[in-house]
Amino acid sequence: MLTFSDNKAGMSGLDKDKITKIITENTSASYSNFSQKKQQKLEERIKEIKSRLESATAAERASAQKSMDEMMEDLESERDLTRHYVCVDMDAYFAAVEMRDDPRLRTIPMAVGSTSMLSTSNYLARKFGVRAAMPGFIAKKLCPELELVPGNYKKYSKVSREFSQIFAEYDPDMSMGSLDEAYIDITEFVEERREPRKISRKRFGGDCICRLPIIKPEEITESLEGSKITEKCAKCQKERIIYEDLVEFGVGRAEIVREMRFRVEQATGLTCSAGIASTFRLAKICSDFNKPNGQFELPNDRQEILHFLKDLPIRKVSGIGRVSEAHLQACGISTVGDMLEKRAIFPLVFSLLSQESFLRTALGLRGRPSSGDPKRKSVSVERTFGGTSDENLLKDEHRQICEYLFIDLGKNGIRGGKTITLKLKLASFDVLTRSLTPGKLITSLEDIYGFSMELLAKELGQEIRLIGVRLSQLTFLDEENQEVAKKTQKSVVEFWNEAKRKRRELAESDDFRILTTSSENPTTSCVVPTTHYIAPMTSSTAPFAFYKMKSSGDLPTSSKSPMTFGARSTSSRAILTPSKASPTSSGKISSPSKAAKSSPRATYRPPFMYIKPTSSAASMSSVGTLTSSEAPVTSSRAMLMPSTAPTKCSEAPTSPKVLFSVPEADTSSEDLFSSPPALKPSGIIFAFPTDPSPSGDLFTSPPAITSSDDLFTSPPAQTSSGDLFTSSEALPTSSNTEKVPCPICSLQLPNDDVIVNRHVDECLNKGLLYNDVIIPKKTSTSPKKMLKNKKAKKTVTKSSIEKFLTDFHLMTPFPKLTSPSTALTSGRRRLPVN
DNA sequence: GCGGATCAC
DNA sequence: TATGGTGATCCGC
Ligand SMILES: Nc1ccn([C@H]2C[C@H](O)[C@@H](COP(=O)(O)OP(=O)(O)OP(=O)(O)O)O2)c(=O)n1
Ligand SMILES: [Mg+2]
Ligand SMILES: [Mg+2]
Repeated sequence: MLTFSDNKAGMSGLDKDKITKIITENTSASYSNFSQKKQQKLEERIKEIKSRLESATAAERASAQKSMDEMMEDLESERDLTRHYVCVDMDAYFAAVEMRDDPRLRTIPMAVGSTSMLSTSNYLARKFGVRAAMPGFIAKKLCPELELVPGNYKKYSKVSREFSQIFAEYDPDMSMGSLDEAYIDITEFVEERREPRKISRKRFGGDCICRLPIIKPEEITESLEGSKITEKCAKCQKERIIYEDLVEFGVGRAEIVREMRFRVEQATGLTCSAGIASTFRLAKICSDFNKPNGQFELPNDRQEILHFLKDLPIRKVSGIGRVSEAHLQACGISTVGDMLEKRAIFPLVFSLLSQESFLRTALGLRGRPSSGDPKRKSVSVERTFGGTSDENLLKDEHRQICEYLFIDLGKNGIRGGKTITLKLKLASFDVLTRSLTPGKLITSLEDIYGFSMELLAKELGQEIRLIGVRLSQLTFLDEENQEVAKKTQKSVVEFWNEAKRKRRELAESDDFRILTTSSENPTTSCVVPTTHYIAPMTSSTAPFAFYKMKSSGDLPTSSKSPMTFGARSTSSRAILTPSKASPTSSGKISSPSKAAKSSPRATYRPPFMYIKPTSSAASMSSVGTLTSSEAPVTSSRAMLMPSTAPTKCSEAPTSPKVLFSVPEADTSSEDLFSSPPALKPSGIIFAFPTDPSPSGDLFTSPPAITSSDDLFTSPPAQTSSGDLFTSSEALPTSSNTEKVPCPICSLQLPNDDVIVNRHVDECLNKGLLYNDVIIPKKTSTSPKKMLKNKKAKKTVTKSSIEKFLTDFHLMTPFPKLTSPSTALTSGRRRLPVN
């Protein structure tokens, strides 16, 4: 079983059997099944290995022996005993930080984590068998007094930065293997250090026990007593005595490492352990040898090294885990010494790389030279939740994960990745990954969500307990754009979530309701004050959508609210519209196109704006598009933007607002996501007539409702109210006409592609529409698609459209926030090669 | 390129 | 009640 292995420091002679028993007794059926399944596979593999060993012919064995001996000779020739490598590893790191900051925890068994999962435990708790990666509730059974402390990763990162700076003084190329582990090449420093060095030491006494290290009574000498300083602790209000003296550190690598460790403790109050050897790999092993708060030096001598390795259990070697250990055990190998002795077995059983890797460990040599780039290769976000097969719950989780990933991209200066991978963990704990490499860089939240949703959609129906999304084959941002992205990507996502929250709040209020298109597919919905209604966009209603804007000061960008995103003038200049459409009392309107001719151009402001992709990161951030900064025009994608709609709907609109929907787009191109779907204006929000009717404002009175094109109706749940409005009354059911409105002048046209397209072209030529705004130039066919979108080619974009609708028309309920569980967030580099 | 596995921390 | 998250690498297709 996977339950208990005793690789780590801190074991007493405690009953291993008893621990194992308690663990198995408390393990759930599903997890137990999973463990057994895995164990079974392992045993099968072991059988295979054993049978392979038996079946090997003499010739095979001889060949294997020869091959390994040759390899050994090659490797031996590269042995370098001239360098001094150090691995420093903090003791019970997360736990130690918590114990430092809360003295109460110093004397009791404790662990960092939750009842679900532990990050680590202190040494007192380890005596009970409580350790990292163990569920907290099982740990509690092993040790009922165990105190659980939630993790604080920012704090651990901060402390980590503090002590890593010390190491950097000894080796500017030092690297951190994790928050608590440093790899330091002190060769040069050792050579340069010719004289001993004295360093000040502070230790603490008195009633205050906040500061570490605390001096022991027997350590207080007369001279220390003479120079002590007392002060009042700001935290516990008790008296603190500071004893200060000097400590001398000599020359040589062991002394230098003692000095580093000393300085770490002085700076942080935390202890660490270190290993010193001729390679990083050996130093790493050595760092565990005198843990906690100790160090071990392995001389740079071949014989000493081989002797050290002879009886070393293979599991102590970094890189040999539970499974490799079992495989090697199947070959009769338990110690590194065995590895060397039985090396002739390797070619019979293991891959070439494994053979070399094993031989290198057996000889105490450095790891294989690393292959180039130290850059990050992937970025991912994953989260475990209560296992479910509920589509909506899963989609919510998925969307949040994508948002986090998008934010992380920005934070880490990453533009995007070529490959996206979806990871699922089923309720059975089985893990699946599904990946996709479209022809283009995945950069925007929409693409992250859209592509991973495609992968997810195929797996729905299973009971899932974890979703993860990863981008790999990364492309990084320029220096300057990193700064922009760092700040903006997060706030953009937050904006959208705030907008969704607000929308939901409004929708729950009695003063608002959700109206949804009934004839469009997919549907579009909008929160509307109950004092207003939505009329379909038809030739008779369209003119109401267009009202004159006095100046650019009216643009939403002028809003003081930081949560209001608006269109900037140049990128969002909306389409030209007639400014003087005026309904008659009967609801009849003068012709829009005539009005346009007789009046200066005006703009209208729809509740959702369609923003043209821009090339500059700065301008993008100012309009808040949901795309990664530095995206060039060619790969960026236009976005639906809210203007004031989500946040300002609380004020009854004084002018009609246009409701847009997104038609299915032509997907013939493989570049599905670079051409934005055209927007189709499909409705207008009007106020019900008030009493008395305002005379000045044309737009507060509704037009006659004559059209029967797209219908907006309240969802069933909301129609029962005693409103004067019921959607069925106001907007009678559709009877399909054979006409379609021109999207520009709203003239009713025969439903015929040729006629419609010609008319639209004419309209465009009249300059009624700035086609660089609502229709990006690259997609010059868009206006036609706005009318004719029935023959959409297929699926992929359809799902992306649905996603647009849920995300941007804000139909999804605001999801519950689930706090990420205990984890170490910083990535770990490969152990340095030397 | 993909999917499963292993490993570290 | 309850078994993590992030990143890397390797193997065998
Ligand atoms: N499965 C794991 C292992 C470790 N960690 C975190 C918590 C540890 O405190 C930190 C460092 O890991 P170590 O392996 O160095 O373990 P500790 O420092 O806790 O103990 P030790 O004294 O054995 O080094 O990483 C984790 O989150 N999950
Ligand atoms: Mg440690
Ligand atoms: Mg460590």
